Amino acid sequence: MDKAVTIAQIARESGVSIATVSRVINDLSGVAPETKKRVEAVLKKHRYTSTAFARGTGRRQSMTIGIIMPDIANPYFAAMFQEFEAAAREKNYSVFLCNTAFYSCAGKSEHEKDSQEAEFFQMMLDKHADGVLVVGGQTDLPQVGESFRAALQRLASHIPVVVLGNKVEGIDCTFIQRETGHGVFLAMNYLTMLGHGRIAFIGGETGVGITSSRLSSYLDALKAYGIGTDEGLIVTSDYYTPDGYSAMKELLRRGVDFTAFLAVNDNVAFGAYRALADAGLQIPKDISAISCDQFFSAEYFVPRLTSIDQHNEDFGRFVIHTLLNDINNVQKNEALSVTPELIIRESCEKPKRQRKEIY
Amino acid sequence: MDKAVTIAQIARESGVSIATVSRVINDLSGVAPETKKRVEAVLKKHRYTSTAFARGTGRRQSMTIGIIMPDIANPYFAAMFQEFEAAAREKNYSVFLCNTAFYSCAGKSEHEKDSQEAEFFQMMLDKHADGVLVVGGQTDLPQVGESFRAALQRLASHIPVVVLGNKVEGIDCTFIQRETGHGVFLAMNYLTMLGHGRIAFIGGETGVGITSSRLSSYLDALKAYGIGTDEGLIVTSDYYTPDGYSAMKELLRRGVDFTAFLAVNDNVAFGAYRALADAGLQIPKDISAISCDQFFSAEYFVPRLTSIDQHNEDFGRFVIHTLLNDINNVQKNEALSVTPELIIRESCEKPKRQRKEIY
DNA sequence: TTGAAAGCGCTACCAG
DNA sequence: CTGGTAGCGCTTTCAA
Repeated sequence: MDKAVTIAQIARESGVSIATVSRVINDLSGVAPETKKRVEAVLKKHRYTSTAFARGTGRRQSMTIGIIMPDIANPYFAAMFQEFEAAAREKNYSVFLCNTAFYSCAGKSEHEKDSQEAEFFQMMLDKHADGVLVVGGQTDLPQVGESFRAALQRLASHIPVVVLGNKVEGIDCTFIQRETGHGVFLAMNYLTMLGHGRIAFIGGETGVGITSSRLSSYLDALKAYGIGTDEGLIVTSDYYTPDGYSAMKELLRRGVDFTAFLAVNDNVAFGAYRALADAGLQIPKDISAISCDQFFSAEYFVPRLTSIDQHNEDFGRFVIHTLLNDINNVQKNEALSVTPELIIRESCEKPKRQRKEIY
Repeated sequence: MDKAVTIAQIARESGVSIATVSRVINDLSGVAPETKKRVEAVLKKHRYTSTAFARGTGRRQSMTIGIIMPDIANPYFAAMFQEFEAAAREKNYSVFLCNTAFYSCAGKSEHEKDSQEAEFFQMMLDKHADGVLVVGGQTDLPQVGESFRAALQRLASHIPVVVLGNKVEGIDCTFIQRETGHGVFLAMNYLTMLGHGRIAFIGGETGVGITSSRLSSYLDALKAYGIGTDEGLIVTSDYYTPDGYSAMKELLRRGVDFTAFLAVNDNVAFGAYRALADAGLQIPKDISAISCDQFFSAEYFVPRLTSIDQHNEDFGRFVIHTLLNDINNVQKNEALSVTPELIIRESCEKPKRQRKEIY
């Protein structure tokens, strides 16, 4: 293995001091154009790049951020991560990804979960990240564990932290809430316009951020349209295909009357399609379907799935910029406006039995 | 922001020298149990952890590896990455993920693509990764670009590199080939047993590692079963759902006669299902379907998709261990045996017209 | 405009 | 067993 070229070698070879080389590398003023040119030539010749390591020890910046995520194999997070990474790189930051596999914590004790995530926090400190982004996980829960809270506080007292999740009182991080539930209103509006009154809601985890806001929008919409609420129409579970499958199975088992359903996302809708097929029910003839978050190929479903495009294209960049601003102590408040859009495809039609008009 | 605790502070507070503290941190021998206990107490009190940074400058190890991947949003790669990260962490290594977004390079020039990936290589050097894992991308192509080749060589001359892709002659990396195409044989065997003779192959990119091996297995199987080959039955495109859709559309447009098809993976099969539905064709009544690589919920398809489980559960660990062994100069050759398995579900049945028996 | 030198936090070697 | 100290590669004063 060749040893990397050091600044000293460059200095020697170009007949200047280390300090001068450092100046031209960092493009600082105060170097004679003559000298600069000479050094640059040597730099190029050796394809020199400074070591993040040493640069860090000196300057106290690693140009690295850490991202802590529950499940990179979940398309929802994978898509987000891509944006994060791209946005970070644009600003010359690299990204450490930590996959907490939070979803697989079902069997674990409160304490294990806490220390799991806490361990990552420590790692971020250790790796000298300039800042960290915590996505979901515990912070998506209505209540975080005490040791988690402590760990987060500790992390935040060392480096800037942005969390995508519920605000935890008394902790010095920037909290960003993503979902407003506005899109769900669009969907509910559409469904009621078609005449549906018995609308189910499936998927998502009770108490978790996104689910809560979507669920409460669903409930609010029901109220707004003067339609009664029925607990029996709600089956939460989780965000994946098998969860959609089991949720729909459960709904069917309950025997509640419904003519349409909202799935928390495409994965869940996909599972629900399957369960409906098992039961010999047809979409949209028997049941109409809408997904609250399109993130995989809804338009390839059979029938094509009507869904809400949350239009989160710039969300990743927004989040990263927020973190970077925190890191560099700038106050530039960017605004992010996301307007969800209902993409109407083939999975909805008027119910066979119209809802009694009430309003 | 609190400043991190340094080894010096610990030393001062426990009344020993820096060197001694370093010893207990690294659990080296030659410290009086008495002293050790005292230092450990102080360490614990401050929740001290050494800075990867400084540790690296001293010891020349960052305990970090870089992983360069084409597309983390692709479930195939996402699943792989998870394994990589878990396996690495088990060995106390952290992972830098670089998403080259290689798939989006279609419009870019040869040169841009090369320098793109090369840039990541440089970054890995810069970040002082102890080793790097290059997954697919250019190395999956039959021929790598010249500047890419040079960059790879340069990287490999500095740190250990493992590449998951085609062997590039004359470069000092460890190359690992994943796919043997064996699973495709299983699928072809099953299909021919059912009586299919006109079997199409869709998806994948011509010339790319996985596709080539699957395609050649497909061709070999055809030969082995004494069935003629027909170029018209092969439509490559790419690995995603829209690609499966367009490939099947193209197949249908050609008007070639076929009773079954192999899709390079589930995504592609999903798109194909859609295209078939568009054409009013039913699976499996009219056409039988098999996916060569199950990675998303094949069992939730309608009808449930028969597919090959490549059983790559331990592949990630194998790869990481290989890299780590390279890094630490150990020769321990682990063996990896993966036996693909055909999971029969509902998407295949006997063709309406039986193939003429030939053998 | 330039160079010398003092760190940065830690490891590793050499004495005691 | 323990402490002193010389690096590691780079940044950043401070003088010249």
